[in-house]
Amino acid sequence: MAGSGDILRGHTETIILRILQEGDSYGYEIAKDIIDGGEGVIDVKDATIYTAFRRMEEEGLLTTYWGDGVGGARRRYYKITEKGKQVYAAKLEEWKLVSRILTKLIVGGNR
Amino acid sequence: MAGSGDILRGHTETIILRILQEGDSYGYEIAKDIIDGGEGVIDVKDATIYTAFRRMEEEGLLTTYWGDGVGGARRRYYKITEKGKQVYAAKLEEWKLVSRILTKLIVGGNR
DNA sequence: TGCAAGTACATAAACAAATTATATAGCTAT
DNA sequence: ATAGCTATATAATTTGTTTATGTACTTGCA
Repeated sequence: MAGSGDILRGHTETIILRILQEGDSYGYEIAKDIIDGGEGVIDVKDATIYTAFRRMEEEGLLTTYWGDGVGGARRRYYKITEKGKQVYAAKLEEWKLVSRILTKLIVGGNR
Repeated sequence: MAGSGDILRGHTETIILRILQEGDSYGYEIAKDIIDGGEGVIDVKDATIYTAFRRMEEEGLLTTYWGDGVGGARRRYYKITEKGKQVYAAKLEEWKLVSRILTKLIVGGNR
């Protein structure tokens, strides 16, 4: 997909947190999950995921550990923290509110 | 509101086009319309509106003319073009699609 | 008369999150 | 061997926003 950058922007962290809340995962898999769920409309680059991981680790939203690299390339797994769960809950509520307001502003009421 | 930048990002042009589709308007008024509709959640800075106008004029989405500056500060009005109307229609459809997919990705189906 | 507050436009510089480009490296199938 | 998939990583670039700053006119009040 051609540059869906602004579509995802701001939501990447929220989506990563949602996925990690369902179980530990790693970069490559998370990227695929998002692309699969994106129905051909949303695309994420690896670099987006990995730079988001760095940010989120610094913010204390997740911790990381290396998987046992038997049979295949090494994988770095990520685990959501308590703070990460709280941030996710807050961002979920924010999305519900914001998507309603944006719909109103984009669709318009009158005429 | 503290930095709602990423909330609006990518949608500013669409919202401006929606407002102009309902009638010619000018920067200050459009900013107020968005803030009023934003229910305290969304904030836009003047600079955002004016830089968007420049972009959109270059892209041929709108044309501009000076209002008669009688009694008050001069106003530069903007008028949506045919191309602008087409772009709005496309962005509206995109929003309907994208908001549904984002909701799915953020809320999560399982568990 | 002076001054604050509101209206109105404009642009340069800084910022932040995404993309592009590039690099490394192991496994599998042809 | 070599193409393709898996898997991680980072520097540089792009883009739309905010911050900061400036101009200028009008209204109301003290």
